[in-house]
Amino acid sequence: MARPTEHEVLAAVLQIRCGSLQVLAWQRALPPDSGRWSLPGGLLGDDEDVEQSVRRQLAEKVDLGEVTHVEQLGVFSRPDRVPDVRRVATAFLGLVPSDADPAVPPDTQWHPLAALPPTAFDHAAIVADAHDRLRAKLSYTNLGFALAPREFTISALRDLYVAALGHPVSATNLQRVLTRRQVLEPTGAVAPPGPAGGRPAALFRFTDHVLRVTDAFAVLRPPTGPPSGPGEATRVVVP
Amino acid sequence: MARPTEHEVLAAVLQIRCGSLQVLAWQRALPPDSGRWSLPGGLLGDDEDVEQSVRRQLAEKVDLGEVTHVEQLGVFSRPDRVPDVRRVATAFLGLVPSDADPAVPPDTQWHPLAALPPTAFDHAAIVADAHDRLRAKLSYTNLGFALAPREFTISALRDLYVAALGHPVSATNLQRVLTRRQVLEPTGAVAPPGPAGGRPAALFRFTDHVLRVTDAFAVLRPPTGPPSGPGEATRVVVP
DNA sequence: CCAAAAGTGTTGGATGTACACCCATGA
DNA sequence: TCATGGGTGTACATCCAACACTTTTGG
Repeated sequence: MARPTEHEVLAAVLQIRCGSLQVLAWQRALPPDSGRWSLPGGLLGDDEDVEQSVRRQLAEKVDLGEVTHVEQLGVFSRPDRVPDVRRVATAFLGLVPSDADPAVPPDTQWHPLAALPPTAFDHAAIVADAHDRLRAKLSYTNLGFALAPREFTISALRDLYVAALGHPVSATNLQRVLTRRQVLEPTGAVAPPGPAGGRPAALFRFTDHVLRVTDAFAVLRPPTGPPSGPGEATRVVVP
Repeated sequence: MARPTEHEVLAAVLQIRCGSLQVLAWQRALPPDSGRWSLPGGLLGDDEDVEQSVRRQLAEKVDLGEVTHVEQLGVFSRPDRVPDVRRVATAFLGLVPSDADPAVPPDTQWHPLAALPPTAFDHAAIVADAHDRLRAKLSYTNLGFALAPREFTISALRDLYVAALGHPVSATNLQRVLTRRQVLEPTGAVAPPGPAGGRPAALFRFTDHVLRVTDAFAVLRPPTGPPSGPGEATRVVVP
C-alpha cells in the first residue's frame, strides 16, 4: 500500500555576485536527472528538525558562517516531483553577503537567476519562490543585512538592491528610507573615491543583523493611544 | 537506522463565531495525548500533494464548501513532536465565513482562541501561527472575503476585523480604505435598522473571492515611468 | 423631537518619490 | 577649474487616523 515517505530539505542559497543575483547549485552526476543542476540539501535526519537539517546539509557545501540568513519557504510535495520514490521537500531561502566568496565543492557552482541552466526536479520553482520572498522582504524588513558586507557605501547598497529587485532604485531615497527606519547607521568613516575622483562616500552598516519587520501594518493599525504595550504586532507573515 | 518518516497535514480552521475568533478541534479519545484537543488532519496519501491532502482530510470534518480559503503555514518537524513515531507535519490555515454553521462530528468543537483548552502535541503553536498569519494578511490583502458573509454592513465587517485583529477598528476608516482599494463594493441594497432605530446600513460585498494583495510594496517600488508592464510585482510573500 | 446608528467632510500627520541643487575630490 | 560621484533640501502626491458633522431611521 503506502509507499514509504522520505523527507528532504532543499535550500536556494542566493548571493549577489558580479552585480547579478546568483544561486548555488551542484551538477548531478547520476540519474535521476543526471547532468541537471540541483539545489543543496538532503534527507531529514532522525534527530533534527528541518531547520537544523538544512543547516547541516548546507555545511557540506559552504561555510555556514557565510550564510547570514535562512528561512523556510514551504513544502513541495507533488507525488511525481521525484521519480520512483515519494519524497516531500521543505524548501528554504538562504542568503550570503556579496563580499563573501565561500569555497564550494568542484561539482558546485553559482548561476545567475536570469540564466539558470536546466534544473533537476522542481528546483526551478523553489528558486522562483526564493526570489519572490527576497524581493518582498527587502521592501518591508531589514533583510538587506543578509546581502550586504558589514560596511558599505550607499551606492554599493543601491547596486545590491537593484540586482535583487530587478528595477532601478534611487540611492537618495534608499538612504532616506532606511535611515528613517533606523535600519542603517553611519559608521563615521568614509570610503576613498574611485580613480575618477568624486566626493568620498560615507560608510554605513546595518544596525541589526537579525530579521526585523520595519514597515509595520500599512493599514488597520491599532489606535495610537497611550504608548501601546510591549512587542507591538508587526507584519510578520513568515517568521 | 532511520525511523520511517510519516508526513501529516494539519489545519487550523478559523471562524468568527459569536464575536470571537474560534478554531475547530476534535477531542482525542485514545493515546497519545488522549483527552486533549487536536487539529483536523491526517497522513499524506500516496497520490496527493499536501494541498490536496488537507482538503481531503478537512472534508471529513466540515463541508469543504464552507471553507473559503486555505493556505500553507509551514512545516513543524521537531523530532519529538509526536511520541514514538517520526511524523513531520505541514500546517495550514483555513477560514470559514462567519455566517456558516457547518455540521461537525460529535467529537469536534469550536473553541475561542482566547481560551484554548489543552491541545495535543504542538497544535497550539500551529494555531498561534495561523492567528498571526490571519492578522497580517487582513492588513494588506483582501483576505476579509474569507471571513465575511457574501453581503454585510460595514459595522458587521468592522466587528469581524475587531475579533480577528484584537484591537479596535474604526468603521469609518475601514470602509474608506477597503473601498479605495476596490476590495469592497456596495450592493445597492440596505439592511433594515435594528430595534433601536438608526439609519439603515448599506450592504457591501467583496469584489473578489480569491486572495489578492491590495497594498503593494510600501517602499522601493519600481519607478513610475510609462505604464509599467503587465502583472506588477506585489508583496506576495506567501502565495 | 430625541436618541441611535450610519455615513460624509475635513484636517493634520506621516511617508515616499522625484528632482534640483550643493559638496568634496582627482586630474 | 572641470568632470565625477556623493549628499542634502524641497516640492508634491498619497495615504491614513482622528474627529466633527450630517443623514436617516424608530420611538
